[in-house]
Amino acid sequence: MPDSEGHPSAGEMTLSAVLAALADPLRRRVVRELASAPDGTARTCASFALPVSKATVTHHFRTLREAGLIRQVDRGNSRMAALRRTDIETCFPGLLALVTAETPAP
Amino acid sequence: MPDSEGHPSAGEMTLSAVLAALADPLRRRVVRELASAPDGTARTCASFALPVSKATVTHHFRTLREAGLIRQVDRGNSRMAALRRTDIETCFPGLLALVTAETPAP
DNA sequence: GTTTAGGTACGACCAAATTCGTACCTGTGC
DNA sequence: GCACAGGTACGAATTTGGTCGTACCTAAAC
Repeated sequence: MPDSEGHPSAGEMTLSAVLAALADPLRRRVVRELASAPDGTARTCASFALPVSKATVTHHFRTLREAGLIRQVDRGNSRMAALRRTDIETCFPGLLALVTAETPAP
Repeated sequence: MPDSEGHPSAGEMTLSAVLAALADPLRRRVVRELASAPDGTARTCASFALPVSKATVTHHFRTLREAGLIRQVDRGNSRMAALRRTDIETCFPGLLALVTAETPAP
């Protein structure tokens, strides 16, 4: 069962949820940017400047969080999102490399 | 541009289409069974005994074909489906291993 | 206290995906 | 010829997913 903030444990991640989350280009872009940054990097949702409304940004980050790809922690008035790199690599080795290798263009 | 039967070339495969195709458990089951079989194995759609109607089976195989994951060739009165193993490994190395490693249970 | 910025919650909308039934086509086998 | 099995095409119903506007909350800054 996910914790009070909606984070599944590493063992609760499912390939279905992870692949569905990564099927969206915007969410893949978030994961790619986090994966390309130094490990442990935490950024606010707004810092990604996604070309959608605030409500839609929240939706995408919830999808990523509930799939187990990111961890969101309260930090004052904002919430920092960090990639769950080791959890992902443990459950689905090689997956992050596929996302990182994608040409971000379109 | 895909060929007359809807197969994209290796260079035309997109991560979006491939991940969306693999997000469905039934389609992942097809890919997993093909990936676990000897290379070059070709099977009919019906041989997978998916728990859905014939029309739905056709839909799922079209999704897999248009994503570039399988190749379907006419063989008399049926169509044999084969995994495009080398194309997939070239474009998205490690992806098949993730699907194969999944526990098929749920 | 007031304002402001970052996020969330809710309801709504529209497009796409999933499913099915039915009709149809094409070879194989009798 | 005829029946049959494997697939496809089409249309329809339902669900899901991405998007938005608005209202609201919290903490920092003033």
